[in-house]
Amino acid sequence: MTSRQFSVTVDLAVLTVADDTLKVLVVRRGVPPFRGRWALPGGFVLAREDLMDAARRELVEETGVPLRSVHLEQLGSYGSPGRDPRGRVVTVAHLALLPDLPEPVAGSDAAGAEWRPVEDLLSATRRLAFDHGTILADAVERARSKLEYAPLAAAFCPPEFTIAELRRVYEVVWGTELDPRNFHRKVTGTPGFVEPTGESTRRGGGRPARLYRAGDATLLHPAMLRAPHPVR
Amino acid sequence: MTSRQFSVTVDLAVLTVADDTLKVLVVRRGVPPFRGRWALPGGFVLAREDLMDAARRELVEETGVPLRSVHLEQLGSYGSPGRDPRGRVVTVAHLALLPDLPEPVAGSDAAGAEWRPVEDLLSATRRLAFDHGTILADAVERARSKLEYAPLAAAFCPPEFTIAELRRVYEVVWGTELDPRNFHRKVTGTPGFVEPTGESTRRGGGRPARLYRAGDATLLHPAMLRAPHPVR
DNA sequence: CCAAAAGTGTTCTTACTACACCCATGG
DNA sequence: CCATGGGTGTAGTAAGAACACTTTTGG
Repeated sequence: MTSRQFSVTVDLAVLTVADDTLKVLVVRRGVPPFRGRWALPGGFVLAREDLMDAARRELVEETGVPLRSVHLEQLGSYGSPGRDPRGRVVTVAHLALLPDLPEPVAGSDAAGAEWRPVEDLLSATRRLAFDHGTILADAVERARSKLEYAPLAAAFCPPEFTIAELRRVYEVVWGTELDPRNFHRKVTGTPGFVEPTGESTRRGGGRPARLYRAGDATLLHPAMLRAPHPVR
Repeated sequence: MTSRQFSVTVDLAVLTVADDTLKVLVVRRGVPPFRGRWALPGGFVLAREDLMDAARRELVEETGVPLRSVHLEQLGSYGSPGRDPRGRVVTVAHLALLPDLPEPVAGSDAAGAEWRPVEDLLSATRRLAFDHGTILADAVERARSKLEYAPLAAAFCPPEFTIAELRRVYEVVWGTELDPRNFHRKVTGTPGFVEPTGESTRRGGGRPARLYRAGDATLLHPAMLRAPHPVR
């Protein structure tokens, strides 16, 4: 039987919300194929390495971010025979969600790494290398739908955050506007979503906002609603 | 760079509902490792074959079922270094949902293929080969949660089915009892879930039931509720 | 004072639960 | 007639949508 004929890589769709925009970490390819094109960061899985460990290693190499502040999950595998002209490569794509980092990709291995708006990269004109456009689209769709039923939005926020900051995450990722008052009630009323720290902040203009930490829930019940039913 | 060091396989968690039980297709291993143990059907991805094509090929080889009556989706990849004692094998697991087939695995390649209750195989005592217990558990969890928001239950039914047959699928997969009257209203009232054929049948005892086909929706809105809120 | 953002209260409406009730068949 | 399951009606309740209103800061 045919064995050991594949290369296996992990690719990362690393998303963050910065400047009220959903952004993804991309690297400029310095060598063919797709030289000069943007690509998702990634690399080969090592001989004795688990897939998730490989993804974690790549993530630290590319961003220098502490793993405890990151959400990382497997997205899916892409192994179309023609996806890499150099040979048969199956990639296990992962989705990572990060807070907006003050340090711009500190300790980064890849000199050319940049945060770019997802919107720009998903338009048909500015194509990503390989099938990374498909992977990115799948990653964004996964993030969008998972915000509905998992307390994932906090992964885009610093350790302590306000309800308004959390709401901005939803608005940016979903591309919708949400009623601040109903959102506030919904989030604070869903058990395990957020825990108040007792502190306040006045990062914004008006009345100081209370600060919250992520709660211990893994599933939101009831779920957040992305498409409000039209009320006739 | 280390390249071409991996074998890549597809494994299939093929689920069906038969005798009011959730069952999975398993094959008895005839050779070491795990000789004599049950395993999920699967095989190597061919040199020029897409992952989904490989899964489809294996599915037809194992079940002989026409692809148009099957739901097939990628579940996830499993590549722990020690998962196969013979070497480094990454498997891309897939989830398949089938109606209860009258012909018991006709045209099957694997002589030892059998439908076994999922419940039996997930208990700690009767272990599956490799990490197939984990894969099966993930597959069942995926099927359970996806029944909530996708019109997937129809994949377990013949092309035309009654609402009661559809309800049995939910009850068996979720392990719960559902109110037949509310279920009926919910299903027929969710746009795109089912389309009436105009025909009736009297497969059961009492009043003849109308027959339905699967609708064209891909997402159920509102979703089916797995855990009815406790009404205080 | 006003502006701005945080947070609460209230009303309307959707949609789920529970269960009474009727319908259409076989025996 | 009765038994069995199919299907409808309806009351009560949980929770979202819309939006008026109050609170707490800065200027």
